[in-house]
Amino acid sequence: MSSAGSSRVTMAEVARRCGVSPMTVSYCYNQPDRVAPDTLRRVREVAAELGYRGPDPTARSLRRRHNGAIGVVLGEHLAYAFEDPQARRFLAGVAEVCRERGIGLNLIPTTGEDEDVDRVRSASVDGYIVWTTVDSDPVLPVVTGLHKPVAVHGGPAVPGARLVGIDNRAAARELAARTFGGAHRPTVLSFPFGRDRRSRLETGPDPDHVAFPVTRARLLGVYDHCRKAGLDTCRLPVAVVARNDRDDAAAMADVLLDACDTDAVLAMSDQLAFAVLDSARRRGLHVPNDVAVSGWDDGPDARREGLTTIAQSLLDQGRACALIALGDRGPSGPAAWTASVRASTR
Amino acid sequence: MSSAGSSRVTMAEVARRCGVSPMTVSYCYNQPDRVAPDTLRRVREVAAELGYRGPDPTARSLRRRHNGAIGVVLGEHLAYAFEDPQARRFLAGVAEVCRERGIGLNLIPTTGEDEDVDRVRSASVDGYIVWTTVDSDPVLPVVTGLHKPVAVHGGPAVPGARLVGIDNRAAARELAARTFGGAHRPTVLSFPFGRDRRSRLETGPDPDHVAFPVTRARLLGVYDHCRKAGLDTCRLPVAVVARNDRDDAAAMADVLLDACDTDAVLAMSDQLAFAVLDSARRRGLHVPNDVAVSGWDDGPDARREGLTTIAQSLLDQGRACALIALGDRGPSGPAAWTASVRASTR
DNA sequence: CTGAAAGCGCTTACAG
DNA sequence: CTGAAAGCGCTTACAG
Repeated sequence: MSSAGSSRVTMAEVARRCGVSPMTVSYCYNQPDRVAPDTLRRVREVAAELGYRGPDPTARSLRRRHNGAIGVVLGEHLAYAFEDPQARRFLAGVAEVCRERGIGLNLIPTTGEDEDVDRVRSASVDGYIVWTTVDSDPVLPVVTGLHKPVAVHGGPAVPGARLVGIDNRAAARELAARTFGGAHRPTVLSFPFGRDRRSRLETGPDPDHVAFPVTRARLLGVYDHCRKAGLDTCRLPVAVVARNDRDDAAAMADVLLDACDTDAVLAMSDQLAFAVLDSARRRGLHVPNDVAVSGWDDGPDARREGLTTIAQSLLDQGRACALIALGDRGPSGPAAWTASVRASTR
Repeated sequence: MSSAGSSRVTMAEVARRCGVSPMTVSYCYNQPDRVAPDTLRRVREVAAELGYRGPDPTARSLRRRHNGAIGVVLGEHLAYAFEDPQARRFLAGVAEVCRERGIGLNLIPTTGEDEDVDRVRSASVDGYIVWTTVDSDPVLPVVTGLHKPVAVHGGPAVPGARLVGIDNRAAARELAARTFGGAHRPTVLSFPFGRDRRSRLETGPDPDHVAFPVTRARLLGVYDHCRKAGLDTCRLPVAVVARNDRDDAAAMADVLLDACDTDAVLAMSDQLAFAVLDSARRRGLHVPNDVAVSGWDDGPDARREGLTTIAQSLLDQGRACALIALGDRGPSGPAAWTASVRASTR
């Protein structure tokens, strides 16, 4: 029965009304066993009467010196994080651990501007997870300088943070071998190179110009294969999309199929691969005979569409990051991956 | 240049080393204009030297009496929230507002157990958003008793919280009219009725037994139409899925098409409608001639598949909830919806 | 432009 | 089983 008025009742107030000391009230909430049953009952009664809802979480955090929450730093467009299947799966893994341990999950959007640093610093969290970002992200040195555990997913690898992710270069090497075998005009449909996110067509781009380490590693893996297979990487068409979205990528998929007349596309995600499949379908092209297509991540739709793709568990990687941010050691070594080979490649 | 050792430097420490008072240091961070340029410079130097990273966010929150964060209470399986297209879109809207206002977004998973209440109470947030839940959710009275602004999405409507959402009953009424017109054996593919999430087939279930108000309202809307059209609601087959997932719903879609021999399915989401389309395709059934199908939410895939569906902006509803949780008035009246009529219905 | 004082609401060894 | 004391790290009127 909470009395209406009292908009902010403190523990001290409850104590006074009960005729006990504040710490006895505190014990009622934190170690009820230590309190005499009668006292406990009285305190609870008075608390209910006064509308006291229990200890203030912020005061408690300050006193205890921990917040019971971890922060997830997400790049540029938080809305995309919810749309992107990989990011979702990853966050689901983080969320699982949070639920198991009863701790909070604080999403920290960043925009690439100066306020990012303040936003990140002013989050009341015990540890951080940084979602894959560019090498020079100013948030990185800030977050690693906070004396709190930090996990970075994907990359970059920085001192003071644990890196979680697969060996993208090795996986790309294998996927290129599966995708480009028997092809004459192989191409790549790539994630953005940097934060500018300009959609465009490049030819044999210099990996050093790629600011996202995950994207760079995948490109390097493709180049590794090309060199081994005697393909000239300088002539390799690489279409860059503005974001990882099936519909948005349609235009660049069309460019690869039309202007480049490609017969094998390695796409850096399942979504991008689907854009190519859509485009091929519109043109009446047969997959894989006219054009081989491969993707990345092996989401549920990949199986449905018979897509060759790199399988990895973003869920597990999310879990690993959460454990690290919580101060655990987490798993050692890179995450696992396999190639799921299906009918979309020769 | 941060010195390595010092694992926790306080403002008081910086002040001492600078030979100024703590509040001068505080002003350097909060109102730098009020501080003499020389003092400001010195304080910054010493702070950098000592590895002081600025005011502790928790202490600042306690002192300022606000946290700069809102909490989003999500039901049962947080992982599902990231997989569910509606929830994602909604969260994206919430996130947009958070980014614009520079405030944190705290995800609070609940499990339906007793600890939920503590978890919700102990989040350091200034306001709450509750994602659609059951009438009797124990979190509801707790969250509305905290003297902080609360927005509930979908339902239930409770005193002390603002409700955001569309008129589900009216929308369902119209959708039923579009879907069931010309059909002889109409059926419904429904969200779970309660937290038990048992998948099953019911016949003319009593809406009062549906614990989720959103689901109940949609069922009531369907019944409204049936009565007007002279259909016997007591015989209406309603297949209930365990969760809103295309693949998971396959079994119940099959049941409707096989055991019920239905020629019109109103599904409560696009995902469930796709499960019916998948099932119809496997059987070589023509849509809409053999079976009319409709969904709900009008996501990007709905247009691609030519699905008749209820269009609403979960993004805008997410934004509205965020504004309310931040203490704004938010929009008044129910949210907007329209019927997107396409080729999947007659 | 800077400081002394009070206090945000709570918890934790430590006595008794 | 309960209390006096100290303090978590900071900010805010208020003087000067």
